[in-house]
Amino acid sequence: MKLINQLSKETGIPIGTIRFYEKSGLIKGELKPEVKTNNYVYYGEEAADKLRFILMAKAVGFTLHEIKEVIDMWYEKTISKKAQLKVLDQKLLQIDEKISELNAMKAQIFICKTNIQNR
Amino acid sequence: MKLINQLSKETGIPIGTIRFYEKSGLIKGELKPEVKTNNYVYYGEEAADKLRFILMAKAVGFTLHEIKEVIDMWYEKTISKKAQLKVLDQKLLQIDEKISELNAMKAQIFICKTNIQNR
DNA sequence: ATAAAGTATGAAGTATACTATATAGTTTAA
DNA sequence: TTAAACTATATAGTATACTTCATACTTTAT
Repeated sequence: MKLINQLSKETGIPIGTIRFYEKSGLIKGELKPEVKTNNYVYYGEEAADKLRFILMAKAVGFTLHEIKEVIDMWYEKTISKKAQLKVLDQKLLQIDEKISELNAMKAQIFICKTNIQNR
Repeated sequence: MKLINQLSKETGIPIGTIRFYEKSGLIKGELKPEVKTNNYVYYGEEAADKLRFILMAKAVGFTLHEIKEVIDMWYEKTISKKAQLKVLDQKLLQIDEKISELNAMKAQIFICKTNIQNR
């Protein structure tokens, strides 16, 4: 269990952003009931994993809302198996679409490069 | 050559957004000098191609600024071949990074699915 | 013991990317 | 010919995702 500063250093995500993600319901830390002099929040590996996932997903254009949909499936036990798998399968489709679009972009850029070289 | 309404219908991008992209320097229409009763702007296939490229690039998380960098190489003749190819090669690297991240996300989601199924 | 560094909270500010509104002129179809 | 539809311009407003600031308390290092 680590404090926000360590979590920030570990993931490369600024403290302010981590707090913003926590307020947005993407990650969750916990108070240690035995600590009574302060209200410092502690984060486990789960939070670190989620932050790393957020970084990846954001880099490929998913919104925080879309990311939350997946993350909620991650550890959520109250939703039916079927519903959980459905959400995840939808995301897999979206990911494949994005991969297709990236490949289409590559093709376009190759064409553009060829045009430039033949000038 | 088409007016903004037709361009919008062809690409699925709202007129307001097209105007915003033009103001941002991503696309460019032209006035017809022979038309003197109005100042309607006409767009060619180049603008339509660029808009389709913008759609793809945005879907995979590129910012308008990053997209503009590529688009400027597209038809720009004032920049040296070498500089143009350098920018495009950088984008190709970024695209490959994004594909890697998408594959990593797929792997994570598969693990998550397996966990759910084994509950 | 005290200054520096870390933590929590709330509120305001910023950047990006639109989206809507108001105004005014132009074109087109009934 | 006139009302509906289209176009241009400028300005303001909105949503998302942070980022900064102010305040106050706690911990840590010297």
